[in-house]
Amino acid sequence: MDHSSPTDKSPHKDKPPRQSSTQQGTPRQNMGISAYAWLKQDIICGVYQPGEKLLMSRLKERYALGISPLREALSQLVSEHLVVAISQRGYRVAPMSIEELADIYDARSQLEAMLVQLAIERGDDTWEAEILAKAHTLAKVAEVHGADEMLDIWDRRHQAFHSALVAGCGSRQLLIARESLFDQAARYRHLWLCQTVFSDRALAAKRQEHADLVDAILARDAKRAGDLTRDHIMTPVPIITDLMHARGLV
Amino acid sequence: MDHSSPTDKSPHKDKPPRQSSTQQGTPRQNMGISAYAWLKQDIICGVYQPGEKLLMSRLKERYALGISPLREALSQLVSEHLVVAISQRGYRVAPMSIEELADIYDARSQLEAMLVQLAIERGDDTWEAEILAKAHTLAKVAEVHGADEMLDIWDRRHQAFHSALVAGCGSRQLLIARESLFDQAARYRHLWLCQTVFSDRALAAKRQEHADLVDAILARDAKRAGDLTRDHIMTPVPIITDLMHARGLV
DNA sequence: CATATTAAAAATATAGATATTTTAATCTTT
DNA sequence: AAAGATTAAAATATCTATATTTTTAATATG
Repeated sequence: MDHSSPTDKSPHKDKPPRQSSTQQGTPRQNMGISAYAWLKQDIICGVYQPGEKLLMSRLKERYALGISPLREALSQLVSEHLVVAISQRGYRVAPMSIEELADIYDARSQLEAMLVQLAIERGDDTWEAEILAKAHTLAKVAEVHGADEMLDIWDRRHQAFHSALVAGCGSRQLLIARESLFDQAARYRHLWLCQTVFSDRALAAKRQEHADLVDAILARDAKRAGDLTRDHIMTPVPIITDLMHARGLV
Repeated sequence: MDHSSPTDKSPHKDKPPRQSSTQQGTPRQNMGISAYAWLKQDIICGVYQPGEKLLMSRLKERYALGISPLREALSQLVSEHLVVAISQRGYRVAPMSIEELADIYDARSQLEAMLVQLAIERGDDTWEAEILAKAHTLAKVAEVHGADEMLDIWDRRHQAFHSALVAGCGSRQLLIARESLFDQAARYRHLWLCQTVFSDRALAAKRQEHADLVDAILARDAKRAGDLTRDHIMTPVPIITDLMHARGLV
């Protein structure tokens, strides 16, 4: 990935990363929203450790901003549970734990399974077509790319594939809830991604799961699609658990 | 209710309303969080109209605060979709629409049904006992109270009852998602509450639905409990739709 | 030597000031 | 008189400064 290492806390100069679709109708170019995007990205990628104190002086220096837009950004991240605010003691990166990992992934698996089942019930032809399109694109990720690029491309297409599966559910609000859970999972997921994308075995297993899932969905087999979705989403949990122990994140 | 009328924009002097459990581990007494709670309450109760511009000068006066804590509060409300921010044009109350109403209630009904089914699968004896307790308390709301008090008590017990139903689901994250959807529904729900609580017919109908729901749940009939939950949550939608047309909120 | 106490330093929360942008009002020009 | 340009007023976004609170360090006390 193209991000600074944890020790490099020099200020950003590029544009902020594209914000998730959760923050829909807010295409403002102020510093507040940039700070939000930068901070979120940095927290997700582990530039800051879980529980780490977010010193205003440091943030000011790193992002070359005043206190006001930073506090606004942090307030939003508090709402998203990526940051916690303590009375007169400033902000900290939200802690991570095995318990939270299990909770978030359980919630994701249940919600996503429901969305898939709703989509089976409500989805139209365009929805089906998009699934096939994204499945194809994902299957065709060749390993001719560099390491970072490979990870990036696979992840993007993988997300696009899963988004296509649930797109037919017809509920804007449930998709937003899904995004929100995904954002909270991002830090845990980041650990898993690196482990998985470079393992041919793991990648092949995923490929098979995706194929089965597409089968069940196109056959409109709600029961089976739900079960497969839950299993598919829960598979990373033991892997991430091990990684967290190994890296002393718990 | 004990809130100011839409035209009364005098500053608050009391303590801010208790924040929802979504904002769990943040019991700080700063002005930022007070502003958040006050603003949220005022938006939900209709002190500000949907789409209304939130002038900084007005907010400063009304809440007797500086710009900084107000912007922090507004940033959080943007995350919760109760307020929208527009580039260099400040903040507005999020608009309301029939489409959003339908979307939010559909999402709530699906999510809540899933939570009830999960609770049936995972809930223990304490969960069952709490359901009976809250159902009893709700059924015993006597009409000996004043109008506002009656509405307040019934609403509180009604919420407690429904919370008890889903409490057994075992997923902290899904309960948070539920709270979030509930907060978004609050403005619409507020319209419905007044209409319902003072209609004996409506109240009796609700009572029956609740009794059926408890039956199905204690019988661990997941299918039926899910269906009843979806229906129960969707019933206010046509009523609110009519009210919105009547009051020109659309 | 551990535990209070106190003083100094650092950090936060918020108000106030300022530059920039938007909105409105006025004045041209066709 | 309508459309566009110009100017003035208002509002926003952000920085800087300050009061308050917390943290750290140093010193005294049992």
